[in-house]
Amino acid sequence: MTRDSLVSVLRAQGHRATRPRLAVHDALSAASGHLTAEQVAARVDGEVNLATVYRALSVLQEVGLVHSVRLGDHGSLSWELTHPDDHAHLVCRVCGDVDHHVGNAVEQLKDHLLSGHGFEATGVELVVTGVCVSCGADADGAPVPGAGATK
Amino acid sequence: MTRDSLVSVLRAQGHRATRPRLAVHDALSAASGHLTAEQVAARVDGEVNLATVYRALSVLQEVGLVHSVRLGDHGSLSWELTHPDDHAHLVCRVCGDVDHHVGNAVEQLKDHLLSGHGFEATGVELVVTGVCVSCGADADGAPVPGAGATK
DNA sequence: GTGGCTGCAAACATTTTGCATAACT
DNA sequence: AGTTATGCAAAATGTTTGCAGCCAC
Repeated sequence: MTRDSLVSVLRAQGHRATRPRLAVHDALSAASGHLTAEQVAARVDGEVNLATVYRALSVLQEVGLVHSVRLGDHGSLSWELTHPDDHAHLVCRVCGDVDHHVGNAVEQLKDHLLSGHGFEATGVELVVTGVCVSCGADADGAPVPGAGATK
Repeated sequence: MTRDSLVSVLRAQGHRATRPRLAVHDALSAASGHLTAEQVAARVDGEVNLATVYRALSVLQEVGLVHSVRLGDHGSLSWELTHPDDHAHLVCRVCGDVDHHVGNAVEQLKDHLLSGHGFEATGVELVVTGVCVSCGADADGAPVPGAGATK
């Protein structure tokens, strides 16, 4: 998304294109992954207040540019740019890495729920905890030394 | 689960079968659905301190009798008795009801991730937000009057 | 009897909010 | 210029923890 279209999207929905909002969007864009509000604040170091980060994320979510998801057990929300495709989050409990699994599994599920059960799914939040390929290869069951991601 | 086996499970793993723990388990059992820690505390009115409810839920989770899930946007965890089957949570954003969808969708997903991507899924948290059958029938898109579940 | 458990209150972490000032349009 | 958004600090929320006394074992 270009800077211009970002500005347009905000204005089109009655919001102003302010420095904090653009900076927050930039941070998420650069991260190409998930960030908590605090991590976002850290990446725009000193330039945006944490409370403003929350408000900016809220506005960006309102206009559909970002969305939040709860990953793992730490009490904070993670945020990411909204993707065109639904996707699952694969959280490795060994190394802590979060992978995006883009596939048709979510689509299939939505279809199944609608046709089979009349439930019209709009938002699907799918968080899978497990062991990723590299960690599963290293040690089967035993955590990798020095990669404490579990709490 | 009988009272006796509940006591056994706790003792078998080195925990005591105390009044608060049994009461918390009872509350979840009677609710046959999800309760937040605060709701659990309310249902054992005056008998168990909220902090103890948290500790009891923690112990019950440790021994595998209950587990937690984040439903919707309210910031608190919901707890339920552990089911033998994986299941999706269908949250209706009109009436706020939470339905359990037990199916093989989750199993299929786990298989797919393991065989196709080498990701060994252990925990799957699937929360689907949408419009349930009854609400979808009443009004297509327009919320049912007086049933404010969205925020 | 002893060690784990409870209740209370206080700490903690995350997110939200009130208000004066600054910045976008 | 007019209003919306920001920064700061303080409040609100949900959860965890320290400690003295209690209860299950």
